[in-house]
Amino acid sequence: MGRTASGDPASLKHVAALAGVSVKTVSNVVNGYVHVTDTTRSRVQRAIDELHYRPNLAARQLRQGRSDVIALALPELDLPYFAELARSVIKCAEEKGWTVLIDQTDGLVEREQLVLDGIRGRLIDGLIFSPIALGAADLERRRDTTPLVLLGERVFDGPADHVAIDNVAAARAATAHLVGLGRRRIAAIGAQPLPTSQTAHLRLQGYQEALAEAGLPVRPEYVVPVDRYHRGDGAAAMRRLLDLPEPPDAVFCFNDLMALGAMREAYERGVPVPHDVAIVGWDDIEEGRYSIPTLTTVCPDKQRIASLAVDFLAARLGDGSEPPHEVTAPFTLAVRESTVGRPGR
Amino acid sequence: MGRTASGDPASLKHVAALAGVSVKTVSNVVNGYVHVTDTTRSRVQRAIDELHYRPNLAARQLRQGRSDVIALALPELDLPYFAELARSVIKCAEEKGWTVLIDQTDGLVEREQLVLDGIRGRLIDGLIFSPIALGAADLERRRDTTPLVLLGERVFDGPADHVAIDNVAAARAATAHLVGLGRRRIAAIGAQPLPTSQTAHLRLQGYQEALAEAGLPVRPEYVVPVDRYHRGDGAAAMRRLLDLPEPPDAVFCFNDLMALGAMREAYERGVPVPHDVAIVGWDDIEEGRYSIPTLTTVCPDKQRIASLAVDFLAARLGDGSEPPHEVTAPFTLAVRESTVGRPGR
DNA sequence: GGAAAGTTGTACATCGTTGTACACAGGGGC
DNA sequence: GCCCCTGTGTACAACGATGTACAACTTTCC
Repeated sequence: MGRTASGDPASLKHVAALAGVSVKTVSNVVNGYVHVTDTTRSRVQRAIDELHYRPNLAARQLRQGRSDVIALALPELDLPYFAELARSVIKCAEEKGWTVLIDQTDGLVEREQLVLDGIRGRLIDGLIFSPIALGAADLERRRDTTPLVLLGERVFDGPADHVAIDNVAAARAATAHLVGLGRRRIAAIGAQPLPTSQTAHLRLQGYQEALAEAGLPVRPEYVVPVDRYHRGDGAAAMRRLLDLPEPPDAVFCFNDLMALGAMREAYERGVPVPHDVAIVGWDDIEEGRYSIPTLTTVCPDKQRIASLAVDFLAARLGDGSEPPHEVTAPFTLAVRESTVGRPGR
Repeated sequence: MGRTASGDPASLKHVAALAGVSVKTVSNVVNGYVHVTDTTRSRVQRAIDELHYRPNLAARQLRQGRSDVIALALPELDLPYFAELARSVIKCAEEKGWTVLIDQTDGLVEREQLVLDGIRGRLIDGLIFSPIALGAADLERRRDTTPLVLLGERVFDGPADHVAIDNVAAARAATAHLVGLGRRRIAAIGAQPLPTSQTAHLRLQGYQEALAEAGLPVRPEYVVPVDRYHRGDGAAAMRRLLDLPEPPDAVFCFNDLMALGAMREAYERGVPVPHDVAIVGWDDIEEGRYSIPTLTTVCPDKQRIASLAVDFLAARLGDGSEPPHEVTAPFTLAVRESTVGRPGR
């Protein structure tokens, strides 16, 4: 930062004094206002360069009511899905001239509530929020009026714009894929007892629907609940499944990390994947393309989700009066080695 | 956000009017100033609650010259090492009451230069920066005076605080581990031709030193350069190594992602790890603890790095006059299956 | 020649908050 | 009764940028 003789960073005032013009004229130059003679403009520009002037964004924000900063609230940055999503959001936001501030909630109710209550004051212009613990009711109670876009779960009739994928359909597709391979004892890892956990609930529903369609029973011991969606949880769940008197011949994991944990557990038990047990994940994180074996997975279109979210926010900043949008981003199923083995072998 | 009848968010002025006191008194209540009678305080508090007043952080920042926001500039958020590091930094910053804003540079010179030049104006109080492309010379040229802490590489005599690990020693330890296992044809993946790439340079140096200590030759065809440090780069490099007339019996990869890519490539070639080729990585990302086989790796103490960086920044905010610190965070070597196989099997 | 229109720059108020200076009350000590 | 203290609250200026109003000057056109 440039500094004046006194040692403080330069402000418009200092530049104006040095250039011998008014503060407003410097402001006009900085903002590219057209009615400034070239001689004045270059004189001001020289002063700006000399002092290394940078506008004070806080002052500008105070005056204009905008900060061009948005917040992205996520459970955990080191869950690859969210890291990849964050990357896309930052990229999209940048194209709009926005900076992204990250809020890590750890999926805790109280922290998510803080985010929703506008913990950031008017520091941010908008919020993209991927809730884990909060449900529709909490959102209804929200009083903060910062524009909000929700990601991930499907909160029906929510009070905010919403980008999600069709969890039920995708879960059904994943399970149907296993059925199509001839698997009959299909387990699911990732159920969550909390009623607020929409995601788990919907994926479970899709799983059950696919089983029903295939005329297969839903065996309660094949539905394994977990606390979180980490590798360790997947491994622990897999352990329980393999300990059953009649272990499953396929497992549908509600995210890739758990699937990778489950694969590792199978490996340690000497249970070959996919021969004895096929495994499907969800998220299409890059890790699953290099794992051994590579991971069959539900692929949400992360870039599309990010760009939709950012675009919604942009629209909301322009005009807050529209009714909330509810959009479903596309998904595909990437079939890889963990269900079909290595082709040509 | 609370709103007044006019529809705007409430400010101190609105609260003051409603409570029948001066603006400053409301400010005093908000900031917990002690000399306020209980009756006044509760009257103000009622007004605050009624209007759902939230302080305007931009105004506060303008007045106080602090924003309690710091920036963390990283190459890519979806490189797990950086995601895990970011998580730790956010956690440490939070304990100090700071919010973290993420800047993604993609390792591009121009973007790193922008970060260094203070692209954020005075929006941030400090910057934690992990440069890839910039070297010591660029840092010397810096004119922005926002407190800065550097991460990752070792820029000798830099003008800023610096947290690094001893790259040479760690690389030597990793290579020596392979030597100790009886490997004699040890390759390295991750060299980078650019002179600015300190990290690659130092790790290569450690590798060479360890080979020299063991009386082994440094074979140029065993040192594979890469563009980036992603899985795909590791896989491509491994392909080249396995195509050699005399392929290596061990590979030291300069990060875990490349090691995982290399393992995948070995698997596709039918080359068993670690029997025919042992693999070592660097970063200790969680993925390597669940991969098949699990990955032997250099473990930088990420939490310590994060807390050191944040503490340095805190000290720098308090007093900018101290000379720059240069600290080396500890590392360990986690020996796992990719070099020693599965114990008890 | 003079009025109208356009150009270029200035002065001032303002955004919401907080630091400084001070006013005013009540209480205690002489 | 006087002074001084402490406690409580107020008025005002300031942080740095920008929108508004307008002054000074030029150009254009009848």
